[in-house]
Amino acid sequence: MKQKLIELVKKSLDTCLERGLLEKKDIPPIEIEATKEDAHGDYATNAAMVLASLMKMNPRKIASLIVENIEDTEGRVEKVEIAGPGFINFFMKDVLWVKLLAEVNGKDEKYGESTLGEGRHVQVEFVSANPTGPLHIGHARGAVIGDVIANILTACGFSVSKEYYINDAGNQMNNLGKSVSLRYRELLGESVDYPADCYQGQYIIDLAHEIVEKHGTYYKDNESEGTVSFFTDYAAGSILDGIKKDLEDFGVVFDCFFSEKTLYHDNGVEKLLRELQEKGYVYHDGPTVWFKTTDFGDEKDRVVVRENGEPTYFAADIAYHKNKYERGFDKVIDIWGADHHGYVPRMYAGIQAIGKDKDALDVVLVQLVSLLRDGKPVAMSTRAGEFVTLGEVVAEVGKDASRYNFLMRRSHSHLDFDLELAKRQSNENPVYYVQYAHARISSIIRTAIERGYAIPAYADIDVTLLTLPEELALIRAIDRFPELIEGSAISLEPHRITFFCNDLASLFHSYYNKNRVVSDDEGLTKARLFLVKCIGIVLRNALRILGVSAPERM
RNA sequence: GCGCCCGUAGCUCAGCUGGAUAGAGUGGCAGACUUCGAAUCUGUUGGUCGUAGGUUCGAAUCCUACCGGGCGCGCCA
Repeated sequence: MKQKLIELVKKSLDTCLERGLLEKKDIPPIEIEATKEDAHGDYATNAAMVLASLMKMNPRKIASLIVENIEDTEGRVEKVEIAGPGFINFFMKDVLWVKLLAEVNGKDEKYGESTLGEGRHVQVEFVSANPTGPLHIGHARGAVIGDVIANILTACGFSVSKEYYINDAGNQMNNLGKSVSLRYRELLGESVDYPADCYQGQYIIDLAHEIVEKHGTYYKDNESEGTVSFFTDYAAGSILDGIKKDLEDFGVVFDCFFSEKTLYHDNGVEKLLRELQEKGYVYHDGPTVWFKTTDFGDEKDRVVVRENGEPTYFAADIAYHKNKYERGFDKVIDIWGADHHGYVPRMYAGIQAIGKDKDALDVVLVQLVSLLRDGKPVAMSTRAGEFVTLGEVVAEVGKDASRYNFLMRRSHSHLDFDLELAKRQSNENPVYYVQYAHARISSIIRTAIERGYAIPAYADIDVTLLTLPEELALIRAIDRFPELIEGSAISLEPHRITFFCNDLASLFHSYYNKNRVVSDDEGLTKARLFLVKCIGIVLRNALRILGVSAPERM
């Protein structure tokens, strides 16, 4: 609908230019937006006002020129008005709106998809927590946001790969192995002075138990250089399995788990360092190697090889990103906790040094979550072993409700997650409001079938029967869905979809309370059934993108 | 000290990349089930958009300076 109007206005402008009514200049792209108020018609454009300063003419004068030269050959527009400082308001013929439903119904589960991405390859990397402990609530938000961004991009025609980067090569891993081995010895009766900097959680002891059960005292009796690495590998593998399971229960499934270790095995880090050297982006200070990230706008240079000769995490991360691009991704999106924001400029420096454009990377920062229980903050520290795991949250609050909750705010705003509140108020949770709308639609359709109505096809309905303002408002909302998804994709903002769902559900509930869908009036019933079915399609598609179920009954 | 994010109704938050009279939810108050599901709906209450300037036809949105809150500033990851 919007596109057609843009064409009309564009054509009118061309006509004005040809006839010399307007001076030839670079015309900026025409923008048309859906209006907020009925009095302003269905759509409005500010084109005249934008051109006014360019042409040095009165905006209302330009507006009237545009209006006079519109050739609405297909008869779509009911009325055009010039309003306020120079807005052009378009009133579309009502029937046109109803006709849009044919498209919704025809595309069904594909309604809302677009070709914006043109098949470009995008990778979304998220969660990427060290396998040193179970995922907690803080990871959950990043997990949902990453997952939904991937879904949105997929719906927009991008070829998307979801990836989890396993940081399994650092000191933390050695520490993990050490922690488990000490607990193991403790369980076998040895008196152990357990250090404060080791992992404190109960899960470490559980892992030690497992090892005792499987291997007895073997690793105590046969201690060697490989012993700690056995504990490390065992623990990391087991914890990672747990992470995968928690994510799966949360509806988050990755296409790829990428191990940091493989970067070293393939000499990726070494190759990267050589590349930076060859390109002249590094300098040496004794054994330390510095990368001149200031060349790319960072506030200070960063170390890539430490004094002890080992590459830093940063060096590995650049190598990792290089690897991503070598795998053929046109664009890479990193979802990070907001506490890593200081890291953003150096990552941009990194990808530019390996010859990538800044556009090839987007970093989405997700604010950390404060977990509350009864309004009181729950102290969370992986190291101290005090945390509520993602698995516990999902078990307690439910997948749909917790996902939806994380998606209700912009990712860069703070979020309080109160467990007791989430449980106690579960009936008032917005997710149920939306799901209820969907269940209600299913119920209406069931009722209609019971009373002998068939699910109508577009050809069966009389489009002139849907004339109520509420019905047109619903159709308008439905019509905006594809633009909404595209907007979410461009801005990488999943929360827009939850707001859309709430708005659409609200329009529907209100309509439902005021009007009867299934009645004795056969024509009207068919028309309304068709409308309601289309609303259901859109709700279902929106919820699917959010990874939230659309129940037929509740 | 420097950098990033946030500041909008009593509370929690939107505001579609600069548009017309700033919106939801929640809370308070008053109503609606003999009829497709009341996990719903209707009405009402509620604002110096942190403050002060600037940019222009037009600013919650962009620029500058302050105020207040969070985070970061390691050869940790």
